[in-house]
Amino acid sequence: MTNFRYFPEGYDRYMQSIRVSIYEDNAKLRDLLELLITHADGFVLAGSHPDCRSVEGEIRTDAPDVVIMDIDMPGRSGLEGVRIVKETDVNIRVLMHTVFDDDDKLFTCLTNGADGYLLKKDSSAQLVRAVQEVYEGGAPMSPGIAHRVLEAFRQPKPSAKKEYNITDREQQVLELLSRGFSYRMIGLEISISPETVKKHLKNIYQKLHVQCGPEAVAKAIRERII
Amino acid sequence: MTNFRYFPEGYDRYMQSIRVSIYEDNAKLRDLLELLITHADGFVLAGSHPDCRSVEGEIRTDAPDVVIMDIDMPGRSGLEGVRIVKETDVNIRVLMHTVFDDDDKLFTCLTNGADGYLLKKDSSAQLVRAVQEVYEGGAPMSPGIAHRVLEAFRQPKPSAKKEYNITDREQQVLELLSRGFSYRMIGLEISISPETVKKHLKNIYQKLHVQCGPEAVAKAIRERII
DNA sequence: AGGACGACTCCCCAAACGGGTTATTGCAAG
DNA sequence: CTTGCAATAACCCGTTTGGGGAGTCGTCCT
Repeated sequence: MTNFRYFPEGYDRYMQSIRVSIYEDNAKLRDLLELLITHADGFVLAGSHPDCRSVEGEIRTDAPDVVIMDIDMPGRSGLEGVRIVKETDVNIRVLMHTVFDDDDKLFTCLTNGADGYLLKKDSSAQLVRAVQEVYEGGAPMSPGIAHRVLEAFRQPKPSAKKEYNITDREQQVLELLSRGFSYRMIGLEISISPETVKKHLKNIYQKLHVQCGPEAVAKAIRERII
Repeated sequence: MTNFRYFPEGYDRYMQSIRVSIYEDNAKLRDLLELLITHADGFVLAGSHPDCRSVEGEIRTDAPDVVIMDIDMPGRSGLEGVRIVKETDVNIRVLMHTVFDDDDKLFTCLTNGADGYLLKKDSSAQLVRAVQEVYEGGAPMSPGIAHRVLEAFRQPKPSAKKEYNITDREQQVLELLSRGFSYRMIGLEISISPETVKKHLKNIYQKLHVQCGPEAVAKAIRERII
């Protein structure tokens, strides 16, 4: 974190300011954001646009370090916007700024490459701090958002296994199947008859409501059973 | 965020203070943390321990709202510690506080249920703020940590697909296989002969270096090809 | 004592699978 | 313009898979 206070007054004229572009369809809010950026120390407004329709070109001419991106915009949403910005130049940091806090939009943004996710209800001061932080390689998120991101990592493993009543032995067989073992090889591996392997798999298919090996493996992995 | 300044002096005597337990093997740092918590407004020290050996019982008697957890401790690491705390009571927030910033330890913590991850190089003020934030349902993380968490969501999809030279058609066939379609059904679905389906799968198995359907599906899902 | 259930084994049998081989079409890169 | 490759299709042939059913043994719970 650069501590501006340790520099003499006016020092920032000699250092690189952070170039910020804004994408926000609401004119009033966009004006407010522009004001915020132009008046904050160390920032300069690189561009300001009401939608993402021409984002590829705008990014090239604006040459921003950080983009503040709304989601709900006419023509092309910020979900696409962030993907396009990142395809144009991965070094540009994209900070989402939206009212949406549903998992669907959140994780779409993240997979598309967003570097931060702020809700509009957060304060202006927080937004300015977030722009600084995202520029410095951080990942600012509203508290509730960060919490949901971490929740995505939690293991729903034991519950899923219990949900389908998969036994330890069945899980073991399924795991070997997913590693390319045939019934016979699985039998040799865990010292049971291939017929028993088959029986276990029959039970697994019933419990998971699937038809065949590949489908069972897919479901087991997606539900984190194996 | 509760704004204490709006309450009359001494108001916090009437409100619930946040109970904090500390797990930290370094005696000097532990003392410092104790001091920090006892002197901060709105916090009360619920317990302070040099390791996680008896964490189950301690959690019950201390009854903390928030646990500050080091990772590198003798006997039982904080990685296990966080898991055990969460198994004892999911409502207790666990804030990791460590020097480690490697992906391995980080993501182990997160899957084990950690609610925040601060590096020891962060300031005391940040730590106090983080305890408050984690108590309020946030997920405080050091900037670099948050960034790496978000990076984990980025799609390595196209690269993995390119890595193995899987074509669009092959991906489509593989996806249907993972949904329980037989060769014949896949053929009907995408209007090609089951023999062609077989041919595609033969190529897929070669490209992915696998033997059979289940293994191919497992690899494809894990490598995010499908 | 009886019942439920997990783990285990075996049989029959039809369908599905997977390896090998060969061949045509069409498109794109060299 | 030819070489390469994806996509298509077909054949043979042995093996694997998966759906039936029928049965033993041991443990845990009622």
